[in-house]
Amino acid sequence: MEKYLEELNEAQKAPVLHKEGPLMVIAGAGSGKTRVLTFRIAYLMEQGVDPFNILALTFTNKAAREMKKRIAQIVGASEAKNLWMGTFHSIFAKILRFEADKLGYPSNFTIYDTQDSQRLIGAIIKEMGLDKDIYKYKQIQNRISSFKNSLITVRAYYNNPELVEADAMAKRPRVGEIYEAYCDRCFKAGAMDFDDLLLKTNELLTRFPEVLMKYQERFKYILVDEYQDTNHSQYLIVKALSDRYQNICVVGDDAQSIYAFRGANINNILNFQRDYDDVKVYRLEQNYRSTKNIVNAANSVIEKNKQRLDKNVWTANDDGSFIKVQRSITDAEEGRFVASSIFENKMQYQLSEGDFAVLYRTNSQSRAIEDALRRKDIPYRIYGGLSFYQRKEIKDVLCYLRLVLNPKDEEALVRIINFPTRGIGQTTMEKLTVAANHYKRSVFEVMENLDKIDLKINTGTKTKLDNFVTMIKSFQIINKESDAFTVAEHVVKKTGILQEFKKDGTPEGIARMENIEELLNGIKDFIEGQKELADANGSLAEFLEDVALATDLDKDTGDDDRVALMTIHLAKGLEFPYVYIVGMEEDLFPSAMSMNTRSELEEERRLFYVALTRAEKQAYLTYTQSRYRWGKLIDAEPSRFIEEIDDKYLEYLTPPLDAGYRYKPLIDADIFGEVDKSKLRLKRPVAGTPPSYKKPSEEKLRKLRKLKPGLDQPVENNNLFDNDLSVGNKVEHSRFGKGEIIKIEGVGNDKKAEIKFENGGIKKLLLRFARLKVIG
DNA sequence: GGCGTGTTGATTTTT
DNA sequence: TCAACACGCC
Repeated sequence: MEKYLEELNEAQKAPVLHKEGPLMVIAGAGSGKTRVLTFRIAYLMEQGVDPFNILALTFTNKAAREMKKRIAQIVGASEAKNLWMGTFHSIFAKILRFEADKLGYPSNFTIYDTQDSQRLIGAIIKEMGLDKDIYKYKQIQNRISSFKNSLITVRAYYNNPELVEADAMAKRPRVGEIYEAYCDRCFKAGAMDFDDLLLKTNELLTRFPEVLMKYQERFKYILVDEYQDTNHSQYLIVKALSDRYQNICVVGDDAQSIYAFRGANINNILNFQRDYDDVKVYRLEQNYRSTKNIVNAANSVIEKNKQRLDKNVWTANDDGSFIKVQRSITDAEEGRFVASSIFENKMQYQLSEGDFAVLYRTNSQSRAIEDALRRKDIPYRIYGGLSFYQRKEIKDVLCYLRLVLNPKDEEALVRIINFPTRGIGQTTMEKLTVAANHYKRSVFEVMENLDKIDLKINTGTKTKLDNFVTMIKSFQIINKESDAFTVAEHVVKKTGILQEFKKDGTPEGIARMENIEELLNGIKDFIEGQKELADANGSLAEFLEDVALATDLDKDTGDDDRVALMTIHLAKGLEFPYVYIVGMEEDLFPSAMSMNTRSELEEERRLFYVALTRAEKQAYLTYTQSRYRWGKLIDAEPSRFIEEIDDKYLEYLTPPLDAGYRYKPLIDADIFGEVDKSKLRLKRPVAGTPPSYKKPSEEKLRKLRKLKPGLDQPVENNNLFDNDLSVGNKVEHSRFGKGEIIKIEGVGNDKKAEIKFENGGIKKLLLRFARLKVIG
């Protein structure tokens, strides 16, 4: 241990050696926060604290796994095994299963994902006969989620005139009823949603003092990572559990709080010193990750935020190179720039794909980047977005498995009762649901007792329902004596899911079959992994729990040498030598939805801070002049965040659009390969108001003019104006208005279109200059 | 009750 | 742009 401690600097060592009582570690980006946490846990164990008494809460399962591995290396695997380490959700799901009966839940309760919740809420809205344009199920789900995160139960909601009033004002007076129905239905289905895992834990700890006492005694030492991203519900859990021994250690960085939209409360960290007595505060301010340029640039941005703790992040690393700023005409071109830049850097500096990350604000941006990387044969991996487990066919199989474990699971039932089709349609389901609500039972229970109730269902349908029930029950028998893989294999065979996709014969159908195969293999791997654990046996229950709480980030593909594509949110806690932050445009980043209040904008700025500080050596910021959004080409302006960085840290690879000048080379590099420098030139103004932009400093401009050929030379093309137009397309011209293409001639730069405009005229236009907008 | 076509809405982030 | 859902026909 002693020699491990030598790996730490003085600032890091202090919190590791801190004895009893509350402590807070304010850790700047890249300052070795994970190390401190790891070493502190190891040190506690060295000092004789039983790992059984330690609870460590992390943000992702992956972080927990890695930390645990590291601790095992220090203190030995057998000791580390008994540590409780994981996300809030996974740890408390475990506890809730153990204590479920106290709350009236079965211990095998289902965990509803967001999709399940939304679907259920949508169904309730429909059943209540409400206008779906006013009661948007996603909005309602969001609202209910935020209630739960703030511990506002249905009763608390009704007791709070402000909330009730707010919904009435929003012309949605029946939100409370929906909330109530939703909770009822979840309870009846033996299901908890994500927020329930925390809410019900709070309920458990408040209503049952003896249970609280038990876990207070058990978790004598509590450590919370990423404390700035905890919500009120999590805050209360931590507060309750640590109340007895006060051995609470929270680690975080207020500058990296990026989950307020999800209920995270930055005040938890800002007020920690008020919440606990005699808090010792430690600061980690030395950044080991990034170059001076990156650290200072990031500081210069975050300084613009009003609400923050004092902290001075610095680094002893090299200056490094400037942050590079690149402008493109379209998102497709942005993608090409990123792809060729990655390729060039990789070749020039002998790097591998794993050294690069492309970060974006929204998942939908990944597509243009993907296309470009694929064209250049650069291996990449997309994180997040639609996860494997959310794919249609996978979720179908999972729903069968969920039903095996918990037949009351209504969402699972609704999803698969008629897939593959077995003649049980909507009408029948409506009858069953009405009966279930009436008898306050689950739909499955109604199905089991069809002969006892008269539902006016014809005998043919009854037989079908019977067969379904029998099938699920046969799966349950198998589940009693076998592991998850055997059950899943059986389900896939017996339900005919595979045949269903096989017979469709399309490439998608085949891909779906392969995905199901992959799922089965995944289950097999999972079981192997579980066998190594002390308290696991590879059961279906374990697998489903793992799936419900796993993130895309958690999945180990074993093949990590790929360019990483992910949202900035997902990138928190990670680091890469080369980072491309794409889509640096107003309304996209900062997002248009987050510019209403100062605090929302500050969160966006923190998000940008997180993005920038992921980079070790080099950061790129790219933005486009126009981008496809909702299938339409939208004009874009550079993000204010670019302006907020002190100019001395930036290098503009392309001149920003400036009063009157637009840089528009005439050569399309993709068609002609090499770019002929002599033909690149600045073009005269194009009509329209140029976006406002702060000029780069004189020094920067000089640098720009001296740009050497190669990667850093802007490679632009006119593809926006020269795209695949064909006869019949409807187009819009800025001066002539709308029209239809009636003829196309010429190639490349000489491509012309003859267009019949609505106002009567027929014009022949050179596409290169026409700036046509395709509208149909 | 099944199947096909048309319409609509989504894109802010996720445990 | 694409996917999910609703509606209408068989």
